[in-house]
Amino acid sequence: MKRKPSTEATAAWIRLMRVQSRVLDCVEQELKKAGFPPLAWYDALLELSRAPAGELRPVELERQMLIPQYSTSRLIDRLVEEGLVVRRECKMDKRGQFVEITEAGRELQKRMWSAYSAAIEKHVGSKLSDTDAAKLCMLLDRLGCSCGQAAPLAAGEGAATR
Amino acid sequence: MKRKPSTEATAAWIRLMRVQSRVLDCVEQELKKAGFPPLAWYDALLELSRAPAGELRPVELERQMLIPQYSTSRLIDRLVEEGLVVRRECKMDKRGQFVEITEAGRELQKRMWSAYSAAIEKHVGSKLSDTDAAKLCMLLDRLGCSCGQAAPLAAGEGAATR
DNA sequence: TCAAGATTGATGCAGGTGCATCGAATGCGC
DNA sequence: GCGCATTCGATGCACCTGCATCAATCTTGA
Repeated sequence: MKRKPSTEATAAWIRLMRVQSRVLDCVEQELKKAGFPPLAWYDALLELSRAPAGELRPVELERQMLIPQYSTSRLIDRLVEEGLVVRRECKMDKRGQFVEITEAGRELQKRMWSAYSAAIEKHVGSKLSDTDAAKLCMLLDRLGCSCGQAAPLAAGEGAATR
Repeated sequence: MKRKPSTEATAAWIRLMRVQSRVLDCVEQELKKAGFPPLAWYDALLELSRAPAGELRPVELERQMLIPQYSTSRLIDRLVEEGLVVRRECKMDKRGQFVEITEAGRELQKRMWSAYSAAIEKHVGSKLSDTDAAKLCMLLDRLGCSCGQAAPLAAGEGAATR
């Protein structure tokens, strides 16, 4: 008798949950031990540093990062507090604003990338051949295209996380 | 020139983070919409219902679920509050205690499983053939066996999450 | 047998997150 | 041009989490 979610599907679900939480924990711990802020900060700084003039509307950032609006708002608060970004008024739309990365922000993003990339290599790269990593990507991508479309995800350095 | 974390590894990392967070969100939302408590409650109830006498030491639960000690302690508080489990003293070790699932707890676990399994089917099963799901498992397992050994994970219904 | 150290579980505190809601500004339809 | 729905971003509140630490008990080794 065939079960509704097959044993294989259920097992895949379990692995997906457990493995990512474990790997994420490891990577975040390494960043923290190296004295860096949480990954979400990196993601935001990376998006900003890649944006045309180093600035984005909060609403753009929100879409890029797949986090809720209030979460974006408070993340920006913290980044401002640390001098990594500045809020600039938006003359086109007076409800809105621009968030612009500062030099300190760009610099932190670069410094974080060295720790971050080392952690990715340690916890992912070193465990999987490139072709297996590519296979994994394809399989995961097939799960991704539900509940909203997959984010753009330009190549190059990694933007990720919750 | 070869980069340290290869493009493939980085892409796999990004997918892993994004896809699981998206899929987890979807599944949790469906449980919530159906009026059920968070997944962590299910996991705890499942572990307890599978345990020999329907009871475990908090410290066992903690190891099964891969969550920190204080988190287990407070989760149990909430389950007790809802009458899903009871704390029983442990005569062998007076520091400790046993947590025993109640009938209400067993019943909730079963009711949650129908919603949960439907969600797994919808967000995982329906998107992947069984053989692809099995491949995904194998690839994920290769990432899992670092920073502490993989949890036992008996077959059957799913225990998972953060 | 007794002191030192390890283990079990709880908790105060600071901070993060989700939810609902708010005020301001915009745009759309008429 | 006017009003109403929508969008943008902030925030009060409740709750959850991580961290550090605590008290109680158990274990170990001299």
